[in-house]
Amino acid sequence: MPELPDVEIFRRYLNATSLHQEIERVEIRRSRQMLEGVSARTLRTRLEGHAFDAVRRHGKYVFAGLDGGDWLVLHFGMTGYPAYFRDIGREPPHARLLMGFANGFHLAYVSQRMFGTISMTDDVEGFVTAKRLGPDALAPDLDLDAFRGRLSGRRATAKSALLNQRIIAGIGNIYSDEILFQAGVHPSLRIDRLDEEAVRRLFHSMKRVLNTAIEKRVDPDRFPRTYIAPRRGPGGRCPKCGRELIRERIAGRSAYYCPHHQKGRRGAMTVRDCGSLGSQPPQGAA
DNA sequence: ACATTGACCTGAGAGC
DNA sequence: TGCTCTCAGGTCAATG
Repeated sequence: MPELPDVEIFRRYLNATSLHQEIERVEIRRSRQMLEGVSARTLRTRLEGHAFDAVRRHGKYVFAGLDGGDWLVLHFGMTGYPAYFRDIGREPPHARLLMGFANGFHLAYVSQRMFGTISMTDDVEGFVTAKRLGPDALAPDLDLDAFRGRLSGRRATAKSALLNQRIIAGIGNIYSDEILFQAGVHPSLRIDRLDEEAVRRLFHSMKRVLNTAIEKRVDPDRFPRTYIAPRRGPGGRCPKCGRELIRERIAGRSAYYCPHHQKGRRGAMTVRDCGSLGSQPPQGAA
């Protein structure tokens, strides 16, 4: 669940709540599963007595910078989120890392299904390189040319290329479906069979969908009416033509798509019957 | 080198 | 009611 837009909201949340407060106490649970490349003991000593002073994000990872130069690295798996609260009795269930600040507040890293990981690094770029992550999907220097370059030579389906964090970092199952729908690209079309125009639509849909989701605070109820994300699930219908969405296992995941607006499987496609696809104006004031 | 599949983990819900 | 099965989904090791 936490994909780039969710993690960006987490980053802003941490930035607004957890900076410049001394960390007095640290509690780590289920460290065997949760910690990656750092011992519970080391993690505790590097956090205690220090304070966060910056929060960065790359793809689905958050990096919380400490005044000593270390970075706490959080990956949220599919059920993770940060929680900042005062009353210790309000601690959410499944908190795996609990920090107590000098101001009496607490910050928990919550992960019910424990697919997430907690680690430390002294070099964010080095961490990203070691994980072999591609550029962040919203990085300004990931322009159309760079995007095309990342995809070139790939034979994977469009769906699995978008999901591949080594090609581009940040896109997960929900937003890959949304990007493909807005671009009018069938999820199981091969990347190397897309024409120039389809690649261009994919690129612009990627940027627009992710930025829109952040702007709408990842609340599907506030997404534009033309989005399929809120319609995933049994009986979901295409917001543009009313046809029932198809659910199909592609790239090992459940893909939802509209059989009318996302045709394909045979070479490159055009969508001249969907003039407004992938080009709706920015919605909402504010 | 690249692409695909299954395991990891927990809880909810379906079916019997 | 209680059991088993399936599903959710990000990532990585194993396999093709």
